[in-house]
Amino acid sequence: MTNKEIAQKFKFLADLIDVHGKDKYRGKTYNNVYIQLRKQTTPLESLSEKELEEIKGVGKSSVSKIKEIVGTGTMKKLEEYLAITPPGIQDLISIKGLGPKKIAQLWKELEIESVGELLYACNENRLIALNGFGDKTQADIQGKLLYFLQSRDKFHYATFEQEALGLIEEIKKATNNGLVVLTGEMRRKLTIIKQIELLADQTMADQIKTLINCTEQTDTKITGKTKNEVPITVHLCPAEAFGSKLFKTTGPRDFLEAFVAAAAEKEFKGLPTEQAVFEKASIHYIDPELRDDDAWIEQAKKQTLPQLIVDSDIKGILHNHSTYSDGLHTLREMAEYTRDSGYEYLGITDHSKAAFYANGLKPDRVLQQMEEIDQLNKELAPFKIFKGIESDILNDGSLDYEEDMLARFDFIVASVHTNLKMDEEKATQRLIKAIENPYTTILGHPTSRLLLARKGYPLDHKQIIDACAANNVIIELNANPHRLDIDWVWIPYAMERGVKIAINPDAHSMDGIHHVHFGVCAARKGGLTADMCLNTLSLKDFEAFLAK
DNA sequence: GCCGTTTTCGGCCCGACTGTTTTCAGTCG
Repeated sequence: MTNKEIAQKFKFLADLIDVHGKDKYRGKTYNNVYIQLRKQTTPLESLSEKELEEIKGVGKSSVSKIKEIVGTGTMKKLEEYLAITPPGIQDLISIKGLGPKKIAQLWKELEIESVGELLYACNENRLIALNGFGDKTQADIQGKLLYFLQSRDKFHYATFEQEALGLIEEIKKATNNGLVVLTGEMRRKLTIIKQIELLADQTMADQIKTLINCTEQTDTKITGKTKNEVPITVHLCPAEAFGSKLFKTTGPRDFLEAFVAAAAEKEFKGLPTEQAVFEKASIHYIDPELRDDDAWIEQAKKQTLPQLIVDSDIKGILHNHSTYSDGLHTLREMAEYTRDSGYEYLGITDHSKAAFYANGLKPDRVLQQMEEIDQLNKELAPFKIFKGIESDILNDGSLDYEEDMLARFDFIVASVHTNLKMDEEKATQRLIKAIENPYTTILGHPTSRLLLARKGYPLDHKQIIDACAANNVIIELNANPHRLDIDWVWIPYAMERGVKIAINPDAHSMDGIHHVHFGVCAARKGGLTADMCLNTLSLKDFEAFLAK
């Protein structure tokens, strides 16, 4: 083991001790040992105990730890600390610019225990409220976290969408509008992806290579990274076989196998369009988003596939935050921006009073906000702001606020934010109680998962959906690309039970409303139709729905 | 935990930099 590697163990131990806020001078000592060991030029492995102890700052205890590391590869003290530190906190320690003091503060004050949670907290402007943090620090940390996640090989779909579409434009420009499209996981709009995949006419290979950093090239593909270091594969094929190749590279493998098994003919090589592939198989065209579930193949054969929802079906934006709680923009800014983005209405749902960490609204602030909404509605008509609240589901399943307050809202999104470590039975009962509350309009992000960061609540989804059906409660598909919760796999069951889905951005800023697009992507994977989505209703119909 | 002695505990490397503050705290190397 090299001196540097041995030294690193002491550094890690020092950081862990500091993060736990234990004996700060012990942490200092180990940090000093780290500094001194790095300076040593002779291999530590070859030094005797006596020689080691002669190093300034290295005492008896550290000598025995060095010997322990050389012998076993680690040391007991370090393992002890690792055992009491969540893996996510250990990840944070490895991120440059984030030191033990800040990590300790985030852990203690915001209960952040992973990179994903911290990233989400940045998105919701939670950090700037902490002592010693400001918006520059928050933005800096956010950038570093994204980099960390990128280096980890898995990404949210949203991370690369712009990059992929931009690159396609560049390639088209460089090739006089040549043949190039999205394929693979991104074309299927998977919520988590590993890379950008494109399919292009093979005669364009040379031009494409000038636009990306190519690490490997064969006759059928170019792999490498985009200029922004995003992993990419560009599949290549002759233009006349584009359809067959697109079908194949879109995948996934399971679907392709099931497709061949169900097809009238089994050979699909050399076809120019995907439509030709489906025609030859005598199977109705299946949208790429649906191909992660081969159950749709049967429906395609019977020609009973759903007409999938599209972005332009969305008429209003529900579940949004303003500066009243933890949003970045004022009520007016949110409303005008939503109106100018082409929507008919905005549902404002700031946090309820129990969400103290998010500046949840005390009753007097609720009333103040309602007054402002009335004013704005006069001014902005026919655009309309609806008075909502994201009411915390408390530990026992009841909603935040007294009944007379709950009765004043136009609609209520009920969400769990705290105490996520329950078993499935308890968690399900807690949510069902909230669903049965007559004031609940929408069940917000049911599992509270954070993709790539937090698993979320274990739920009996069928029971939850059944309860929503029985109580006329809408289920949210939280469109934040980190959540996409309820998971799209449950949409077919919800539709079967007649439970509508609300595609909500959970926006904490004006820009945030555009997240609704990622919700639509996920909803399409579940086969959602426009008529089973709540916020495809026109303003008039939405008002009628609330009145009912 | 280590050092350095006013030999038995008290005090702990440091300059640059950044971002918060308004004279300082955290991080890096």
